[in-house]
Amino acid sequence: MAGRRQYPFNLIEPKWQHHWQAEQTFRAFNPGETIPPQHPFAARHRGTRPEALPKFYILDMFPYPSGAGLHVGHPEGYTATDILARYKRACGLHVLHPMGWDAFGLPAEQYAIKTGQHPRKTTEQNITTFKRQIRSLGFSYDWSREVDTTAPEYFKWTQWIFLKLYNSWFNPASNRAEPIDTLPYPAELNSTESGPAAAALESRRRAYRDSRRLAYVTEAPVWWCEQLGTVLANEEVVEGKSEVGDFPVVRKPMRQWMLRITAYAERLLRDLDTIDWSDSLKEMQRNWLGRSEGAEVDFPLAEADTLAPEERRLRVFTTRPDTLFGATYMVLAPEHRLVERLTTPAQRAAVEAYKAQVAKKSDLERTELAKEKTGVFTGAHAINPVTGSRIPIWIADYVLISYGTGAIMAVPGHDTRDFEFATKFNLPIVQVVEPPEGQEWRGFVADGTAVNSANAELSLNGLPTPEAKRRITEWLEAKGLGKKTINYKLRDWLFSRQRYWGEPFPLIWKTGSDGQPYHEALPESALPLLPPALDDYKPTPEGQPPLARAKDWVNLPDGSRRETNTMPQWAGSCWYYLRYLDPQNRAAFCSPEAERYWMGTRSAAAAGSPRATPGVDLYVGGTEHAVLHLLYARFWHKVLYDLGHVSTPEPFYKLVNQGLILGEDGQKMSKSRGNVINPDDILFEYGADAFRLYEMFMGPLEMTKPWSTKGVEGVYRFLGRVWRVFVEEASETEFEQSCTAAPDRAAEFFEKIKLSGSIRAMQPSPVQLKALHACIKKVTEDLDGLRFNTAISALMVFINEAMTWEAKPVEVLRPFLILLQPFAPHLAEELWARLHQAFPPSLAPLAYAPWPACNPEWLIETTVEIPVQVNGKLRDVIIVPAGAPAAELEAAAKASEKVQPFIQGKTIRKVIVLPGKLVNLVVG
RNA sequence: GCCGGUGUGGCGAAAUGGCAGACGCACAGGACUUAAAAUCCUGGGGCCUUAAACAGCCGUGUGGGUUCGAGUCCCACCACCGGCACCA
Repeated sequence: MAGRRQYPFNLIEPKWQHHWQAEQTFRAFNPGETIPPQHPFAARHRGTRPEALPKFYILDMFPYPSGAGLHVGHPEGYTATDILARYKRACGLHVLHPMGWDAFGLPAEQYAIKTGQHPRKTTEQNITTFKRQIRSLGFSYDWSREVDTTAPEYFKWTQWIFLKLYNSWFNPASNRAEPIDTLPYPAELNSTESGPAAAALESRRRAYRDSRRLAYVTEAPVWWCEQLGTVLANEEVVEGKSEVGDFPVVRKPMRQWMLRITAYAERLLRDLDTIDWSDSLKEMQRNWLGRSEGAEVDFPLAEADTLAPEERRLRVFTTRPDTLFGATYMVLAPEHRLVERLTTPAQRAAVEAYKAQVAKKSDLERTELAKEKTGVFTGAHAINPVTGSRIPIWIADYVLISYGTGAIMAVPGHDTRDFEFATKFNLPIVQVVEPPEGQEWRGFVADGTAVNSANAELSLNGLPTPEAKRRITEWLEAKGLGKKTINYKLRDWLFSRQRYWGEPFPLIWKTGSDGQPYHEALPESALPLLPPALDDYKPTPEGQPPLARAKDWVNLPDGSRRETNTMPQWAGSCWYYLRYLDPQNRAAFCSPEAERYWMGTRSAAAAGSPRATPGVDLYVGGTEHAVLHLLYARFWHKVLYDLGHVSTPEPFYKLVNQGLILGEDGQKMSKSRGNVINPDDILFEYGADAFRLYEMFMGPLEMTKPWSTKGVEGVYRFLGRVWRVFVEEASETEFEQSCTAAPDRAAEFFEKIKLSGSIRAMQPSPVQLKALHACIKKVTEDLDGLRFNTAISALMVFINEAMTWEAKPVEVLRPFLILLQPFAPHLAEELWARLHQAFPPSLAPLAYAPWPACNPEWLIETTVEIPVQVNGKLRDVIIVPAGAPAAELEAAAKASEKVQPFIQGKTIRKVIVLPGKLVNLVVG
């Protein structure tokens, strides 16, 4: 343990946290607001309208307030953003730096099921703990903008945005969302009818509309966990078991709400090129979107007498249309709708047995365990459209119903999976691609040259793969047999959960004149739609969602019924960054003025600031949200953009992932390993400034790195040295007493601690100015590049030197405190205040003190050390006047005693001289 | 299997193609102290010489290459971490 305290952080930190809170130091001001003249912001920007200032929006991924409290991983990102927020304020930018709670979620609900305690209660307790912990770290959040996704004033707008999705369709012609009223009906739905026919038409029109909405209903399989009595999201199912409790889960079809994110696949992919995210993160999103270019090809069915003429074909998607001549069989997913009708009587039993077997398999068994291919022949055949051959149609579970058309043409010669399958079932394998010299053609899947690919009308032979693809696609299109197609792996977003602790859908169900149920949106005036009070949070015995228990809530007087599903946890986090802009607004999710100022580009242009960018200027968070949250939020933002509610097509223009913090043993922190570090313990022992500083000093922000409590002591000692540079050695006794005395007396001794007598209002020496300006330069550059660890080392270098000065000029120490402030704000404020007391006149409050500029004049050296190399090996370091010309350097290098033995008797073939840098003598 | 990232002292790490190891931890020696803690000062990659030092040689995962000069750029490989995984 640390033994005696290095400095009285236990008195300093609460003092300044209270001060910032009372003064609202870090409030940001919306357009049209008046900045109170006594607010510290006014000291820097007196008389300026907030909207005239260049903005900087810096955002953290808000936490889920779990019962376990804050984890050391949270403050890593939060400290990084806080440092930048404080730095940007010092640079004169108007900073928006908010925090909130993503508080809907399963743990609170599970706890409610077990104890009967309302999730609201658990959530409030957890938020209180999280807020206390986050506040104790001294972050400069504007707490007046705090949001909580479970507050009705918040989720009112989550429901409102859902209604926007519900009331929109995606117009492929304009490639954007438009209000559902603009959806044209097809000709057959446009006729005017009367009487009973009108009612029938109306319900067909409704069905048509409903099938085009961005939010739509469909029957989809979900994970059902009998033991937990609830449905789980994919992320909550690990290897066929529930993540909570490790109970088995089964697939069960249920009526589900979906969001049409697939309509945005192309824009989600394309716009990645416009944003500044790490390559790995963008790549993860690209993989998730999974774009592939290829062709859809129709294969005529050989025996199809029972089918309508337009159905006598089988459509497949392929990325390798150039291999069409090599398609020797076809495979349907077992769930494909044509399986039933294609199967011959002789094969029916086998097909039914196979389908039953597949239905029992979990997804896991269908993928990982399925090393061995399985499948059965349907008895049916298709015709290869280019060769005219009759080829068999099989079903096999290696073909997925959810991708492409759920059917493939199999080219066993040049596809690994088809090759395995054909080998096992003795299907013909033919070569249609020639690999580059000497390689085996069987199973060759890369690009090569087309062979054996010709019929009476078309020959691909001799064409390289890309060219062959183009040629055959054109031919298929001309013949009406196929067309160029782009496919995405991305699936529509399953948006409903059978839960209690989530946003209820603002929808009701009615029964149509045809007896069919249909859904209708609630009016905006009905928002927020609150969930009902319940005393049991389990689903109903019939497997209905918990909300169905509240009969009075579900059944409305007019006979209609409420939707009983709730939204997933992701809903609230899809737009929270917009609510921060105007969190108290009761009339809108955010005023257009606030949105334009904080997210748009106009204010930046008006202020002429080259630094201001559109959208969130910097978003910091963990990689665990690489695809889900970050994809969903981009999708919602684009819909809001299309509908005119936000000004930019992307929400987060720059994003940085903080790296994982491992335990001291280099393993992932986990309760079971017993290597979890509790931030509260570190704060108690070393204080918030040391904790913040250590998390930034560990290594580069984005890197995974192990925790070291010894390392905390190191930066803690540094802060102690800073303290001792500023305070009188003779204050030792007071300090000692302030540590040991009862709390009420401690402050008394604390106040008696005197500023060091070595601090003077004096002219700084060139050496002192050089130390300061080198520090300014390094810290500034490193903050701009998010290199916090090396910035801190520069601060250490400065203090190590300043400690040795007998007399310390105030003019040098004050700028140092401005540099220190973002990293260790409490200590910096305390020393700034003490300095201010001893050396008036008054200056701006530290939080808004202008960032010091580096004056390069003070960094100029009179002499420089120049390394001298012979054949690239270091032989000497010579000291020469700065700015010495090349000839002088060369002569000095050759004259060096240490260099002499290496060049004597040898010819100097070449001399490389970089003035001010280096001399390299090349000898032969 | 595919994609992305990372390999540097005992440890965390630092180095616009130009003095490898800044800064910090741990360690060792010294000062202060009755003593300890705290603090301050000094030392330090390896090998080989040496009383000690100087000098010398080797050294950034491995093997090649480009260059006057490579931790840094190029090619091939190895290990670890993360993501995706029958996506036709």
